[in-house]
Amino acid sequence: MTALTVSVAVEAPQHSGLTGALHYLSEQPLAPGTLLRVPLGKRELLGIVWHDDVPPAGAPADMPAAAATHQLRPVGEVFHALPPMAPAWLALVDFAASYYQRSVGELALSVLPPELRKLDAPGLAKRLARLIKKLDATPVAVHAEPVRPQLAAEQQAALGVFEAAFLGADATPRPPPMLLHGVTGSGKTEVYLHATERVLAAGRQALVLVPEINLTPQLEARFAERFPGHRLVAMHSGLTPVQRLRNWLMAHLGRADIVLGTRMSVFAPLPRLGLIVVDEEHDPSYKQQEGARYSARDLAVYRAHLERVPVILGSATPSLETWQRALPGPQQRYQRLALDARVGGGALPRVRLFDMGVLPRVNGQAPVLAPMVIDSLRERVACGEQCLVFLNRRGYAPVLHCADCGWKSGCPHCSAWRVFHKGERTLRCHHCGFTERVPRACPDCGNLDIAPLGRGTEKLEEQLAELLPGARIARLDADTARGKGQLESRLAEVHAGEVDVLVGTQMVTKGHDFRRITLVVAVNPDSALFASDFRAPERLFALLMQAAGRAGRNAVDSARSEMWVQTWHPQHPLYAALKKHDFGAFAQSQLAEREAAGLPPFSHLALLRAESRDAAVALAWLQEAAALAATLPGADGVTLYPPVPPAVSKVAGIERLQMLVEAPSRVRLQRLLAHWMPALHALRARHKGLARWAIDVDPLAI
DNA sequence: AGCACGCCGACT
DNA sequence: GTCGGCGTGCTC
Repeated sequence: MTALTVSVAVEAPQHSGLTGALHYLSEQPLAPGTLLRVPLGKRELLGIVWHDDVPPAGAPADMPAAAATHQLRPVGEVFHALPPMAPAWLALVDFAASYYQRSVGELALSVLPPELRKLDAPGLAKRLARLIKKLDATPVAVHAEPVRPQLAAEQQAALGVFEAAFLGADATPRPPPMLLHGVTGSGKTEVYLHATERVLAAGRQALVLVPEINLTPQLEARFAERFPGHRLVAMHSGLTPVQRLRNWLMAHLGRADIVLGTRMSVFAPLPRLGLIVVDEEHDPSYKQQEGARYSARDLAVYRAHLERVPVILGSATPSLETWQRALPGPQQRYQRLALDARVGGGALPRVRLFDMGVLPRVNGQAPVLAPMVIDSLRERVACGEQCLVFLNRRGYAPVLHCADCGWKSGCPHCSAWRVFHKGERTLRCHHCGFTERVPRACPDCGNLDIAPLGRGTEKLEEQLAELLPGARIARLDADTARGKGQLESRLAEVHAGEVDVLVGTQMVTKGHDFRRITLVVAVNPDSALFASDFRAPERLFALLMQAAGRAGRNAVDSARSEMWVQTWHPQHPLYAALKKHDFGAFAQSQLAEREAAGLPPFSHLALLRAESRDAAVALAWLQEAAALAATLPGADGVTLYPPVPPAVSKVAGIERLQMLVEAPSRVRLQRLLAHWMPALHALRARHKGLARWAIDVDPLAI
């Protein structure tokens, strides 16, 4: 009997030159999606059967001629106990790999639970049998009927649209993606819960994506409480490898009804998928920032399309890409569902701008907080209400400075300042982690009078303690929430009313439902207004809206709740829109600017990055890459900009450069990239000093 | 990426 | 005379 030829996706890195699936021989037919082990060089790797219909005679068409002269090697052990990955899953991975320009093997294997790599076939079979036995022995408990709050009219309307899409999902060609646009507290989660209820009742599975691990526990609790008769599993990098494998298996076997997780869970295998929810769809965390740089939100939309299931994108401040697709008109592709009122009739806090320009300066420096703002804080604290002070910069001061010789606390390995952490008595680089004790005197001239420049949360906390004697002040940022459980305990303190004023970075603005906060202060958030990154205003608006949403969630207090924004640019249109809580107006002005500048969503971008110890090497490589692109089919209409260093051009001693590629459409961009990538692999061999290179399709920041 | 093979310095 | 440094080359 002649052996069959199958192609197998294995974890061969991008730069190995082994793109696409590899070919092996099998004595038995293997369905696509089957997991197995295959030999590669001296190693044996985990792989997934990709195609089983490879022509048996002669070499497969996509195989390099050199390899074809060799005899193909037989596959190793096959994981028969595990059902093959579904065709829709393979199609999703295929699409993601080609869209984000990575090999299928690298992408496919990177989204499987890592623990799977360590098991052999009998080991996995044993684990599966144990899991199934345990699940059969412990039926999901059905407790008392959960409380289902009455839906408000807007929520009811949104759910009606969802139901029409869901119930018609099998009949109509494809339900359009839905944008659920609602301010904080408008009850988006309740809509997700009701939609999930419908899906579960129909015997299907629901996939719920959240931006960060921090936000999974509280949403998990709400889902678990609402659906006591169903199994829910979490998927995020905070789980132990064994938990991750277990939850993945439960999803794959159809034993979990709800999967809730971070961006990686967009690849969760779900045989009965019926709904995808992407909460806070605008959040930058949905874009993977290393390896295969995929956008889980965009892939969620693609997956929903592929599997003909509804997808709900929820946000108070949608990404402009999503917003534009939901605008009424001939180009409209998403259905917009609006929740304009806060549940229980609560109002959004009154936003007040304070013009920092009117304050007298002391020694050339403006005060931290305006007297009016300090008075507001004092008043709230005196009434036993809580305040939130938001400053998006951690540490004590962003840089230390010698007034005599001009020395600044630069990082020797990065083109960035080392941040002064007063409590730790250290200077720490937030890019490479390089940390030293704070010098007593200026390292250059010996002057003892070195002073911090600027201000971070640590200093703000200190200054607030002086300004508000007796007030209980707590700080929440990446430094204070570092240890295990520290974030939780700090949040618990706030909830228990043991904190009067909470100071923090954007960490405090996300999701946490603080019931007793009635005043939010944003301390000088202006820098984002003039940042070179074209998405900075969008992010700032989202952050401030989110911060505003922390106040007055308790309807009783909401009438008195307010937000102060201290700014040097009170006349800026962003703040005008914020004052009115008018995302639509903000989006409209931003979209007009993007259109005029030819930026997304009116163009499509990719970023070619190169890293080298020597910037000249990276530059030469990018310049040759650009010259190469110009000769390729698909280059017409695509603009390549000159290579430039990113905001932080050197990290840990490695120089970085990037080149922007701009195309009028996705198709045009993809066409060029498809021709360009193989040429770039070849080009790399001729540039020895090049440390790394990578392409980022749909980059978040440029 | 791994894991080879391959050619030049300090050690039992 | 070996052990071992990491340069460069290959893996269906």
